[in-house]
Amino acid sequence: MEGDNNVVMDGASEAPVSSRWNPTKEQISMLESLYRQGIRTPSAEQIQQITSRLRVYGHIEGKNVFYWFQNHKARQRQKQKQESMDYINRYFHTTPPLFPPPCPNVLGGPYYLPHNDVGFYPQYQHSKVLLPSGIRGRPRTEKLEKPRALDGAAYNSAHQGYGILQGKTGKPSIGSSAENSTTTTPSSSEIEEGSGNYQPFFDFFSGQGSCESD
Amino acid sequence: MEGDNNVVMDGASEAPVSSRWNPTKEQISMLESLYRQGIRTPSAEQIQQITSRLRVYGHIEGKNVFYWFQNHKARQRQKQKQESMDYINRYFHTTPPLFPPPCPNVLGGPYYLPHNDVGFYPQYQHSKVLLPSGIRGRPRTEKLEKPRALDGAAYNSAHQGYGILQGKTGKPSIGSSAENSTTTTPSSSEIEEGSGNYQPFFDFFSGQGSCESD
DNA sequence: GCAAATTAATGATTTATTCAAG
DNA sequence: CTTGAATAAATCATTAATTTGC
Repeated sequence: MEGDNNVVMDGASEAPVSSRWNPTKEQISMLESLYRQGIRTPSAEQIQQITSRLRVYGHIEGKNVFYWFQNHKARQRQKQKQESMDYINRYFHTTPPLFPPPCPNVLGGPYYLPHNDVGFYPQYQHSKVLLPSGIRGRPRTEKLEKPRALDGAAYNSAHQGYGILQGKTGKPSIGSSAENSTTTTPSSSEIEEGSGNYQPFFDFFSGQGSCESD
Repeated sequence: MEGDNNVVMDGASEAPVSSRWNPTKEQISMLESLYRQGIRTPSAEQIQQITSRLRVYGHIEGKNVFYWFQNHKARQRQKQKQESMDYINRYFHTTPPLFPPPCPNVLGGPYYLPHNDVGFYPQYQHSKVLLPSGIRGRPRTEKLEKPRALDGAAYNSAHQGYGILQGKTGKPSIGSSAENSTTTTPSSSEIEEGSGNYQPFFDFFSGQGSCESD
């Protein structure tokens, strides 16, 4: 806690004299704009200028700008990494003898949340998995056009390479459609439970109750 | 129990079988359950499994599941955002007569964002900021460039050695040759004249904003 | 009670970003 | 600088709720 926080609670209300910078909407907009302009690590000069400009909208210091860019960049990267991993899972674990580790492990199981009942704060798993730089060896799928009657353009394009979607004809003969058979959790009968309400724990994929089922 | 009629009334009638999926209560319940479990962007395999499971309750395709998660996630986020803003407005509805924006911007929302650094990820304001022709302060090649010295160490050393970030006490004498001069071809494609929603338009590095009081 | 008109939800499309690679 | 992949945001469009009048 830097005691040197002269927070100018602009306005008048009893703003909680926060010890840390509270960017205003305008400031964020501008910073994001700059980021989009390609700025990643602004030079000292740039930081100064940015700070000066942004100060018009509220208290701000150079370090705030500096940190903002650092954090923003880092987060974008993390996000990207996470997505990459997601991609890998999609691509490889087509044969998951063992799905996700039995415990809150990031490796392989990005679909678990630390806390259930979450409607807010889409936190990220923040996996520490290091993946090669080029996981995204895209199979180079031709970009086909979609006039206006696509069965899910996004979905289609998103999973095109995997042959998941057939959409049309309602005949999802997706390659190895080996799911409806039994897949997992065959022993339980929670699924059919949905006669009305009560949706307990729907574990489609892993027949394990995990290590911390609450 | 509402009679969840499937759209599968096809056969003899020319009934325009619903053009879009109409989920049953069971399906929705299960999807929500899965969402609560943390599933946000199911993999292709998961989609297939889910689809298969849910098909016993009515017609459904993979794309429906895919879309459902996309929409649900997006709308949950919207809700969350809205509530946050609402909360903020409630507590900071004062009108800060300070720092009147030099430019006619129409930012009338709240003045503060929660932005709790952690847990919250940068909500893309999508600020459509308009800028002049390519002012790329720096090409997207940060990997190769490491010009100034604001990086190596944390802000600490940075502001210590250069005093740029100091803000008040800092002395803008860094003069690090900002190689940002790599102003490449002006790609004015994305730049579009915004009407109404006009942002301060700040180009720090060219000279000064059009509406700068500097 | 039913049906047309209006409104609210929400499924489906399109568009705009991001980062990475060539 | 361009292309590719993959969302997420924004938007469009259609269905279900509901309101209203008979």
